Amino acid sequence: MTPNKEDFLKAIYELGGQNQVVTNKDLVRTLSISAASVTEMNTRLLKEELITHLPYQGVMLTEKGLRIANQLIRKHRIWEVFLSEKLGYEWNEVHSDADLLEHASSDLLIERLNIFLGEPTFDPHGGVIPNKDGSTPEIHSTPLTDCSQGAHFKIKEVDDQEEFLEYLLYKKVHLGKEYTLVDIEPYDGPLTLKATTGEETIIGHKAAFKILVELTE
Amino acid sequence: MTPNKEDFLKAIYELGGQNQVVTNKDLVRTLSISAASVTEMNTRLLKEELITHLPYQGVMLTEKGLRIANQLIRKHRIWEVFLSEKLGYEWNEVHSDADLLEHASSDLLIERLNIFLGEPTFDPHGGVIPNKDGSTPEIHSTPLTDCSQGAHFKIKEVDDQEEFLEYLLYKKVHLGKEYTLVDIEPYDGPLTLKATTGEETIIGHKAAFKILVELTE
DNA sequence: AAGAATTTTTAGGATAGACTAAAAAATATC
DNA sequence: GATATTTTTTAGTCTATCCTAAAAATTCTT
Repeated sequence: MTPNKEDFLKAIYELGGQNQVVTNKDLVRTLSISAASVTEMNTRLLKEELITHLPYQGVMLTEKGLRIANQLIRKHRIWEVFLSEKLGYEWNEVHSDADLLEHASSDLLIERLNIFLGEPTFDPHGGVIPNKDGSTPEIHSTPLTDCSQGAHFKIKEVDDQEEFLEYLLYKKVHLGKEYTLVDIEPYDGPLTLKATTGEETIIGHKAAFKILVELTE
Repeated sequence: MTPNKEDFLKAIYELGGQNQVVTNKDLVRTLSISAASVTEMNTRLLKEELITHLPYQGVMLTEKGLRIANQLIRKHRIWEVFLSEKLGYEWNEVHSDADLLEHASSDLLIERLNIFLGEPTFDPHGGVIPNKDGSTPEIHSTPLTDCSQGAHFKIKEVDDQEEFLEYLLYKKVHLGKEYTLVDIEPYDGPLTLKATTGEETIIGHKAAFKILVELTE
């Protein structure tokens, strides 16, 4: 298992390859490599039975492939916790260093680091940390766009892309913060949130979709 | 700069390439690669002006090459401190994980980690941590084999090969411990040490050469 | 100092990973 | 349903890194 193959499996997972077929095109965009390279890598991973392939439709993870993807995500997120909690990284800074470290971490190291960090359940943007065996704990949060007007909710998880996290930092949206959904416009229109502290925030539909919440009382 | 090139420079440094010419043969043995691969890598590093090359004699580090080697050693040793102090690794366990991590560490990460660790000066086996700019602080310890009978000394640094560290663990030799050199036999014979606690330890000449000490009072 | 042994270099390949360009297949449009 | 567009695959290259085998250079032995 090379870093490249690991990243490829992770990308398939992040594009939903656990439940649905992921197209070459999506992988081209996500990994910024040529379509030919995607086909080539598919061939390799297919031979190792890490993915299944429906020609001209796309790929899905096998159980084996899913396990490896989840173990990599486990490493990534444990490092994110370390960078954030121990080294003082902002949540929008952790991603790139964690991406490097995840490929250079023995299982022993990760288990010791995990204990050092107090066996955290979530990473700095609320992503759940997969178990050691590659399984994932069940999570019960919903996209903010699924809430209806008047709902009370708490921020549980946000998409971990650097620019998006920067945007949230600017909007003062952070994990655990509670809001009321004052207004939600139809046709994928903007949402108006009111924090318990009183201040109101307006965000677009696309951004709201990247925010997972849990309804409160 | 790829991990391979970094490792190659580090190997040259560790074989003394700062002060003397290092032969291909030594590099073959140290890196466990073929002689042909050594020649090839020499050519690449030569082109980048990281080493100088005397045909059929060997290579030495240029100032640029030395800087890179030292920065890599800095990363390695800072990680060793982390593994040892924060994750509870024994001093013979730190090496291989640090070897992986050193190539996956951004400069920012190392500087933050360094501060988190309280800016340590030495790694777990007493090796001095090079400065950020690739220079090395002066150190004043001598091989145990250079001491004369009756000398009082303190253990300052030991070679960081896994089996050797295991051996020292078994012999109960650790950093900072103080001894008297009770006896040293000629013709590279064994040395007899007496700890301040009273127990006596006998070690061979080769092992003693890998132990650096500082004379006390 | 000549022959033997060792070390280094050269030559020729292999593999992983990436690319571009062109062909083939699938999908969308009129 | 024929044509146009898009996506995927194939074919041919490239680079970094490794290898083995053989040639060249150096060092050791007697």
